[in-house]
Amino acid sequence: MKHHLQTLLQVVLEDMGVSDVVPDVGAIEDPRHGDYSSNVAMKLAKPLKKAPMEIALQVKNMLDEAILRSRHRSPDQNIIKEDQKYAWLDAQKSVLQDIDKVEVVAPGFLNVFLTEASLSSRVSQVLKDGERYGTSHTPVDIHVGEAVSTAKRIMVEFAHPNTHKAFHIGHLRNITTGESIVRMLEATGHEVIRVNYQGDVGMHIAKCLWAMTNLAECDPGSVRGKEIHERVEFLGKAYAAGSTRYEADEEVKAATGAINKQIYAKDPAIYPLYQETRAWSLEYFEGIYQRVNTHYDRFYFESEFYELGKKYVAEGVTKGIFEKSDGAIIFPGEKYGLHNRVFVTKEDNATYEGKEIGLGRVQFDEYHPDLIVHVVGPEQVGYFQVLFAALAMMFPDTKGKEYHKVYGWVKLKHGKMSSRTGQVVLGEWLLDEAKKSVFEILKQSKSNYTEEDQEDIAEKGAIAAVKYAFLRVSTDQEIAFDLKESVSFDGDSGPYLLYTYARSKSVLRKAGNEKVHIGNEPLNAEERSLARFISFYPEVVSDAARTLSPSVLCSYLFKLAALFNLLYQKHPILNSPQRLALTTAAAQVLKNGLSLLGIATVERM
RNA sequence: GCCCCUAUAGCUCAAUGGAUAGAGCAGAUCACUUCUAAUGAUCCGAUGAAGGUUCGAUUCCUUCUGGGGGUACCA
Repeated sequence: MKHHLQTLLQVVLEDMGVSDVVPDVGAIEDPRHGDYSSNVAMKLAKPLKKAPMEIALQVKNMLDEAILRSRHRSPDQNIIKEDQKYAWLDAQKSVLQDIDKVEVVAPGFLNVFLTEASLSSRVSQVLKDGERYGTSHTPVDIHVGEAVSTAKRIMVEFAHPNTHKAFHIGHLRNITTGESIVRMLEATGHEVIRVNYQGDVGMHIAKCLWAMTNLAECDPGSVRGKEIHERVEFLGKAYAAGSTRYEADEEVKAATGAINKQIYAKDPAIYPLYQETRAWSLEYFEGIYQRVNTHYDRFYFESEFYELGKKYVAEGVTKGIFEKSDGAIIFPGEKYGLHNRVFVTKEDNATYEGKEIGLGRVQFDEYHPDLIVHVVGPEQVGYFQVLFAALAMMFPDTKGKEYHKVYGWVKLKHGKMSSRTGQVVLGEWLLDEAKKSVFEILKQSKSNYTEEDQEDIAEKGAIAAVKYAFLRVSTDQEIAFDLKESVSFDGDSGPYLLYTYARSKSVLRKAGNEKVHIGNEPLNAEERSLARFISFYPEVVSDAARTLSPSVLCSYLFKLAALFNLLYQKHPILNSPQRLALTTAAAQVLKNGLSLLGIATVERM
């Protein structure tokens, strides 16, 4: 609808002698200001040297006239052909018929009110399209920072936990965000490749292995054969212990460096232990991916790109892209307004950035993406600027196709989280706490649930609570984590949306074979509000995908649920074909939208 | 030192340069013999400071203050 109105306004403006203007048109929250609004008159005030109100009124008059003509046209009354002025009217007929009225409001807003018939037909469309409602086949353009990408095939790289380290709530936010972005892109006509780049080599792992081989309390033999989560918790502790000693003791530092070398060299003295413990981490991660309903097309590992990275960087030196400096090989970012970074150390180890030169090449060779979105924290903004610049010089085909999507840290409300010191909130711990809370609520409920139902509701409710708590905040915003709030079940929360969905399904079950239909009957205020909001959904999905912003979708779904709950509160739904149709449509949109957030619904709760 | 991000109600968060700055939580009050009260309704309450650009600024620019991050051999 938005697009149609845009075109219509464009045509009208051209008729007024204004071309090359794409008018802004937006869906309006407050129904008193209409369903769609444009500020084009105010934008044009200066170039046209006219008062905004005057322009707006002129546009309104033309639209009114056109609407009138589009209504009263009959076959024998060939007004349109006679009147050159309205030659464009035929093409715009269907939009014009959807418009009830146009209002002009100071200081120059053009507010468009849609007819109830058009809203009703959109609700019917939801019933017809079902799960497909809101999806599209032609890819929307993606905002990548200041630029706009027309990419069709997009690689989304997310999660990237490191082996031998704790999987904390920050990783959970990363996965949740990445998963939702993937789903939104798929829904808007993109081909998506899901990848996960995991750090399985480097100093952090050497620290962990140093602890396991040097500290009695970090003896891996003590956890062999135990549950996977216990083994992984053990690794986290060993890493923290190794890290602390590393910083305090020069000898430990040297020994850890030596272990690092041994791992890269696959030295049999340490390699079997490395492989064994690496496998623990990976097994554990796989369990989490399944639990939060994520999967990947390709897992990349840092260990794959150690040699390759070094090779490309060495080539880069001969091309003059990289330089030797103090024994290391650096990319001289300072020449390009960035900062210098070491790609290969003087010990001849590829650093994170060195390896990623190899990764970049392989990613483009394997999948030929038009765009790679790296979902990574804000501390790496400068790092990626340098990396992308180096990549673009090494491999010009990657230029403009790399994007760092910043996701904000999850900080503790009290204190700072750090896997180095071992002060972390584990991802699974959070999910389990949330699940316990749901069980508590189920216990107090009057309804009788089978044990299977309870398990299903608790698990899905927990995932919904945690995921929604992360997604409702703008992706790049930091989150001050508080357990109580993140597993909240009231108000603007995942369970609220799940509850609303379950409630609507409950009504629909009770309705049984009752007639579900929306036609030309007048809509009351609550019905109209809900109908118009349902009709906004496809545009919201498109906007959320365009800006890679799940939070946009969250706000929408919350508002939609609130509108449905209000309707539910004020008017009986059973026995009203119209309200049953609205309920069916609202439920469908909730389900579709939650699915794009990576949240599964339950039929009862 | 230099660079980047950030500051909205008691707390946690919204707001493509637009209309009376929206929610949730917390607090006060009200509504379940009625389709699920994990709900709904009402009240209370906010743009860090000072300038500037604009018809219009939470949004853009400048300075200041507070918080976070980065800044060569970690990832």
